Amino acid sequence: MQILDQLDHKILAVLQDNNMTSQREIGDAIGLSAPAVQRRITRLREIGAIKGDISVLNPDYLGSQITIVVQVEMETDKVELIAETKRIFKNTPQVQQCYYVTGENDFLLIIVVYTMKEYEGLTHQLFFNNPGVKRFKSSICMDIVKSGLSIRIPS
Amino acid sequence: MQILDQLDHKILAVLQDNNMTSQREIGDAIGLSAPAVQRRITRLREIGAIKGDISVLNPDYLGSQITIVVQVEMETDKVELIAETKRIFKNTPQVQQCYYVTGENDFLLIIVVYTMKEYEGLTHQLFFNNPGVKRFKSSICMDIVKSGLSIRIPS
DNA sequence: GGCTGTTTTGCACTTTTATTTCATTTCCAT
DNA sequence: ATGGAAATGAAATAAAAGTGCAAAACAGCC
Repeated sequence: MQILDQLDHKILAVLQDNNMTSQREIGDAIGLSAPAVQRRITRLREIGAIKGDISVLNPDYLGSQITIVVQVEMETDKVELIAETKRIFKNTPQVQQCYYVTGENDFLLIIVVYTMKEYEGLTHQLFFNNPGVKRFKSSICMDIVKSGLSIRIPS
Repeated sequence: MQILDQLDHKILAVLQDNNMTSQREIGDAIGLSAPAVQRRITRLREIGAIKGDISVLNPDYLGSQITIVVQVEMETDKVELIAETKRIFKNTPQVQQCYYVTGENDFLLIIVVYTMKEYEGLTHQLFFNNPGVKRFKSSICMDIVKSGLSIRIPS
């Protein structure tokens, strides 16, 4: 894992906000030529500093979804069990995000479904069918106040 | 808010996975010409079905951060208080995500900081300084098992 | 059923952006 | 200072996005 310099950081800061910004525009902003910016971006992708490039959709246009925050407590902390559970959560499309955390609860999931029936099915698939799951607690999201993946970039 | 057809859905499904996909490639995949795809994408942006276009960064390249899941319980549910609290959470860069939820806790926050000292400062700024906050519970994230904003698109 | 206005499309073309090439510069390490 | 590696900018090429326009598809209406 290589070290990134200030220019890389500035480029990343721009791209994590808007990756349609042209190389020329970025270059003007940070004092580099467009090709220099392009080579740095290529490198940032190659080394994996940029994991991907996506459009962020407005869920309102895709029918009404229900966002649910789920806290999952496991019976034990056996490595193999945790690893398998992670694998299952990761491969479930409705699971938008999954955090393995300290404290009473072991997992925190952000789940997005279209109907409560769909969610009920999911709970069987993800929790009731997993003997390692001791209990889970669901909270319905009334408002997604803030949503994103941006991280503050040290300058 | 207009209705989207199957072709729009397919375009959105591609873009939320990789928005660098060329219009020609999308067109080939769904049976449209590149210009037709371009016009649809333009429209999807205009109406706000596409909220933005971003690069997803790998945090590992930006120094070691700490991801913390925070559950916040409020004293009361006064509209004005909740609204102001939402505003504060939304405008704090370290707050990556904020959900207003049902149940015992009112807010769920995903917070990303670089040091525990930074987090301690944040807790004062966000919680101790807010008389509406009754209590908050922090869980340290040991593993970001899955992270993203994708939603399943009905086909 | 056929007509008409509207919308969407594909093709050809223009413009913009990304990418490559290459000579020059910068930056270290010696 | 000096040689070598890495990064840069200018110029040229390649690729993609965006535009104009005529044709096709479609919906509503007589």
